[in-house]
Amino acid sequence: MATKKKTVSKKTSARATPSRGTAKRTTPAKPSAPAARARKPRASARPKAAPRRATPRAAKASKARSTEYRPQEFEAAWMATWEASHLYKTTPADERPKAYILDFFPYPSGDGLSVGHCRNYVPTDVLSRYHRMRGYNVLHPMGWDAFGLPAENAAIKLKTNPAKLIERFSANYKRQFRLLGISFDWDREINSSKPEYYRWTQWIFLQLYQAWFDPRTKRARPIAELEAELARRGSGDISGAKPMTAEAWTRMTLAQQREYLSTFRLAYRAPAEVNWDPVDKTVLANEEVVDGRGWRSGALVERKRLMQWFFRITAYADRLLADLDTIDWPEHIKTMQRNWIGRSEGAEVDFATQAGPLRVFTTRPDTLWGATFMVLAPEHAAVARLTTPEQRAQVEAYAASARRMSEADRTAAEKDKTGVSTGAYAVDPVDGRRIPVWVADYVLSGYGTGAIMAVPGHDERDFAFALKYGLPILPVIDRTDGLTKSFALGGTMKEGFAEALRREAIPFEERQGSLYITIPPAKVERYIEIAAQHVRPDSWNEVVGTRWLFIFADGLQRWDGMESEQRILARCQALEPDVRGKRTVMEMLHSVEFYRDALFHAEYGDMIHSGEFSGTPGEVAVARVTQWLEREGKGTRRVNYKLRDWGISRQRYWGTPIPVVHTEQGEVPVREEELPVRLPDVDSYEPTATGESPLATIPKFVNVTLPDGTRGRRETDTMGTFACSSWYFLRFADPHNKEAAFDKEQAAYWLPVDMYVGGAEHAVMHLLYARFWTKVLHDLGFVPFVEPFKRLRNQGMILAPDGKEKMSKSKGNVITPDEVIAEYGADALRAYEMFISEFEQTTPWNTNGLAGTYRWLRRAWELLLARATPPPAGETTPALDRDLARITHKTLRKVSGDIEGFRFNTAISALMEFTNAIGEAAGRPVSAEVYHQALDALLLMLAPIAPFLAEEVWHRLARKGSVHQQRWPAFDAALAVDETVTLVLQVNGKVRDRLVVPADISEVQAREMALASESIKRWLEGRVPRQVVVVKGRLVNVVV
RNA sequence: GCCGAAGUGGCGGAACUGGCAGACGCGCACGACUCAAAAUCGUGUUCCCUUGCGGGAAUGAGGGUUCAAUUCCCUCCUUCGGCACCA
Repeated sequence: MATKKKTVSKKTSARATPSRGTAKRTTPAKPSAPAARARKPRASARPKAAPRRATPRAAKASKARSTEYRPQEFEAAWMATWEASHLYKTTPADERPKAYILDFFPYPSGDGLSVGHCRNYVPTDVLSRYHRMRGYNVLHPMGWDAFGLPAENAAIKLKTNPAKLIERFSANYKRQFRLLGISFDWDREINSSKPEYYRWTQWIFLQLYQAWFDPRTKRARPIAELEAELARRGSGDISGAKPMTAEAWTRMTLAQQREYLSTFRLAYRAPAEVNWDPVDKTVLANEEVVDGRGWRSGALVERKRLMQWFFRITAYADRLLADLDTIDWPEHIKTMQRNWIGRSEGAEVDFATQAGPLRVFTTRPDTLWGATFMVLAPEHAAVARLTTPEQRAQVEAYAASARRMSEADRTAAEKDKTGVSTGAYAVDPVDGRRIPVWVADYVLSGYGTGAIMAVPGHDERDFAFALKYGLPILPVIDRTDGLTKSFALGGTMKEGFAEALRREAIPFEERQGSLYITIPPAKVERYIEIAAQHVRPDSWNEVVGTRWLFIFADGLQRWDGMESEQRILARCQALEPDVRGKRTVMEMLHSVEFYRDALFHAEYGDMIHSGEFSGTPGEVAVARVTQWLEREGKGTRRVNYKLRDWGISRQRYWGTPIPVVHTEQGEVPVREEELPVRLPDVDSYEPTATGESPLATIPKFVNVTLPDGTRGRRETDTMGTFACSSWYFLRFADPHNKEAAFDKEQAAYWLPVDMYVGGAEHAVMHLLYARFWTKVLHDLGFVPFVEPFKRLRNQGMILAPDGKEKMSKSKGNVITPDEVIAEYGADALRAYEMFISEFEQTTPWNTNGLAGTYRWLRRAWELLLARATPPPAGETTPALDRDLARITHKTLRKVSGDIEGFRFNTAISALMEFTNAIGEAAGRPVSAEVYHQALDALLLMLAPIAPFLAEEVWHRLARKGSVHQQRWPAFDAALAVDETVTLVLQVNGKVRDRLVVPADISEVQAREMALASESIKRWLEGRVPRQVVVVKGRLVNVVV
C-alpha cells in the first residue's frame, strides 16, 4: 500500500489552521472533546447513533497536521478562505459561454435542510463547478422565497415578527450550504420579502394591469392601445369582447370605462368563490382546508363570493401549451402541464327554450341526436328564468345546498349523482326533439358554458345520471368493440333454442331457466335467424349492442328512433301487461342488469340513428357535424381549457401588497415612481375577525390621498407567494438594480436558465406561472426569450432509511447534513448524495452507505499525497503504461459525459474504479510520468465533487492558486482506444467460450476463430452450423 | 377511474443503439494484522446441482418477435407520483 509518510507539506503552516475562521462555530455537532473522550463508546449518548465503525473521528486526533484523511480539520477553513477571496463571484458578461445553473427558490423553514434537500443542491453545485473548469462564465445564485403562510403562522405562534424569523431561518440555511461547500455567489443573495425586491414584484403587477391580450396577434399589448382603438372604431373584430361601438365608448363615464377595461386587463379584480371559515371568520387557502374543515377551527368551511385579484393566465393557454414542445423538460412534467391546461376542441350549440337560447359546449357534436336531456350547473344564470313554478321550491333548495357545499364535499360525493328537474324543456336543434332541462352539481359553472346536453348513451356521467333518474338513453354511435348481447327470459323461447345455439357455437350462460347470451360479432346475423325461429308467438326476444332490434314471432322490428319505439312498446304491451308501466324501450332494457355494459360506450364509432348523418364513419363524424352546424348556423367551433385564471389575493399580512387604490371613480394603480407600497410594521398581524386582511385595520396604510387630491382606500389584499417566485430568476441576473427590476442586457445575457433543478411538486404551479410571466414580459419588450427554463430536472426524493416514509420532523426520522458532515465530512456526503442512485429516482437513505464513499475518498487522498511512491526499482513496462493511460482517458470521457448528462451515480462509480486502478498500478512498474498524469486527472476530476479534499491536496502538493481555478483535464481519444476486446462465443445464444482478440479483428477472422474453438466444437457435437452471426468486436453466435 | 413513472442479488443500484445480466458501493463470510476489539488490507459473495471440472435457472407474472430480449410488442399483477364529474 501507499506509504504513509509522516512528512508534512512545508506550506501547510502558512495556511489556515483549524482554529481560524468559522471552523468551530459552524460545526456545532463536532465535539471539541479530547482524543480520549472521542474514542470512548458513546452509544448511550445517542440511542439511534449512526454506525461508529467507519468513523474517521475515531482515529486519534493529533495537533500535528497528519497525512491521514481528516476532513473536519480543513473543510470549514477552506470555505472561509474561498469566500474571503471571492472565488465564486460571478463575473460580468464576457466572451466566455455562459451557464446559468439554478435551484428552485427555497422557502427557508425552521427545520433547516435535511440530507434529502441536499439531493439537488449538491449535483447543481457539481455541475456549476464543472462548467467553471470547462471555461464557462457561471451564474449559480441563491435566495429566499420569504413571504407566505408558513412564516406568518410560525411567527404568530412564536409571537415574533415573520421578517425576524426569515432572517434566522435563512441564516441557518446559509450556514448549512457553506458546510456543504456549495459554491453560491452570495453577493447575489436576494430575499423576496424585502422592499428592494417586492417593489419590483409590484412593478410587474402594474405591467400586467396595464396590459391586455390581443387575440388577433396572440400577444400582450399596452392597455392604452386598446383604449385608443375603442375610441376610434369600437371593439370591432376583437373576439371575446363585449361588443362596443366607438360612440358608446366615448359616452361612457370614467368608472364605466374602467370597468369595461378590467375585462381585458391581465391583472383584474372579479368576484370569486373562496373558502370561508365561519368560526375564525377568515378566508382560508385551499391547503388549509382538510376534508372540508378549517385546519385550526375544525369548522365546516363554506364557500363565499368575494372580490379577488386574478392574473389572466387563460389568455396564454395556447402558447403555454404549444411552447412545451420547445423545452427540454422531463416528459411527465410536460404531460402534467398539458393535462392541467386541458385543451379540448368541440362546438358550442344553442338549444331553444321558452326563456331564450341555452348554449352548451360539447366535444362530441356527433352525439347531438342522442341528447335526451340537458343539465345546468346550479349557479347557471338561466336557472331562475327557466324553472317552472311547480319546481321552483325544489330547485332553489337544491341550489342553496350546492352553494353551501365546499369544493371538497362536492368531489367527495363524486360517485352519487344528484339533481332536480326545472320542469322546463329545450329543443334539440338537429332534430327538433323536446328534452327536459335539469339542474345538477356534476355540471361545473366554471367550465364551458356551465350547461351541457346530456347524451347518456355515450357519456359515462350522463349514463349514471339517467340510470338514477330514469331518463331515456338513445344509442347514436355504433360500437367498435363488437359487444352484442341478448337475454332470453325463461319461457319466452321454444324447446331446442339452447341446443340450436350450442350447434352454432354461440356461447351462453343458463341461470334459472333464462339464457344470458353474449353473441360473438361474427354470429350476430345467425343468432337473429335462430332467435326468430324459436321465439314464442306470445313473447319476444331482443338484441342489444352492435344491433338494436326486437324479434317477434312474425318478424323483426328495428329499434332506431322515436317512431319504432312506439311500435315496439305497443306490441310488447299487448303481449305482456307488465310492460305497461314502462314509458321507453330503454327503461325496459336497463331494468335487465345483464345489458348494462351493452347499453353504453364512449368510443368514436360510426353514427347510427342520426337521420341523414347515419352511417357517417367515426373518424370524420365530429368534423362533418361541426361543419354542418356552422353552415346551418346552429353552432360554432370552439376550444375550451380546464385552466382557470390565477387567483392571487390573500387576506393576509405577510405578502407583497397589491399596488392599487380604490376610489369612487373605480380602481387606480399606484404610479411606478411611488413604489414600493411598503408593508407597514405592525404589532398584530393575525387574521382579523372580519376576514379582511389585517392591513385593513391600519388607517395609516388604508387611507390615501392621490396626487390629484382624490381620496381613496388602499387595496389591503396581498399577493400569494407564487407571484414572488415567478420572476426571481430574472432578478438574479441583476440583483441590486435600484432603477429597474433588471437590466435588459444583463437578463438577455444570462437567461434563459440553462439548467433548473428542483422537486416535481411544482409541476403545475410555479413552473406554469413563471412561464406565463416570462411570456408577458416578452410581449411587452422586456426580455428577448419566451421560455425561462431551457432544461429542467427533478431530483428523486430521499426517503427515511426504512424505505417507506418520507423524512419528517413529526416522525422524528430526519437526518441532517450537519450530523453526517460532523461524522464523515462534507465531501463524503456530497459523493454519497450523488452515488446513492440515479438522480431522478426516489430512494431510501442509508447512512451505512456513506462509509463506502468515505473509504473511497480516503484511498484517493492517500494515493494523491503519496505521489513519490512509484515506480519501484526496475524497468517500466510499456503495456502497463498504456493500460493506465487508457483508463485515465476513458474515465475522463465517462465522467465528463456523465456529469453533463446528469448521471452522477455512474460518474462516481467510474471514479472509484479509476482510483482502484491507480492503486493497483502503484505497486507495479509503471513510469512516473504516466502515473502522475493519472493522479493529476483524478485530482482535477475530484475537484467539483469533493472540493475540500481536492483543494487541501492541491495545497499540500504546493501547487499554485486554487484547484478550483484549474481547467478540466484534456481528453485524448487516441489514448482511450482499446487494443483488445473479449470476443464472446455462443452456441444457440448461450455463452460457451470467450477469446481475447485484437480490437480490430475482422468478421471473417472472428468467425474462423470461433469455429476453431475447442469448446465450441465440443458443443456442436459434430453438427453443421446452420447460421453464424458475427457482431464485429463483440460476439459470434453459432446456430445449429 | 384516468394519466405518468417504475419493478433486476440480503440492500442501494449498473448494463451504449437488442449482443458476456449483476459494474460500483453497502452488507455478509473467511483470512492477514492485533493480547483482544475497532480500523485497515486480501479473498469470496445471484440462486440451485457438483469435491472439482462443469452444468442448469434467473431481470414482477404470462405470452410474442428475434440467431440473440433487463432492452422491442401484447396481456396481467404490484408499487410510487399526479389528476380527479372539465361535457
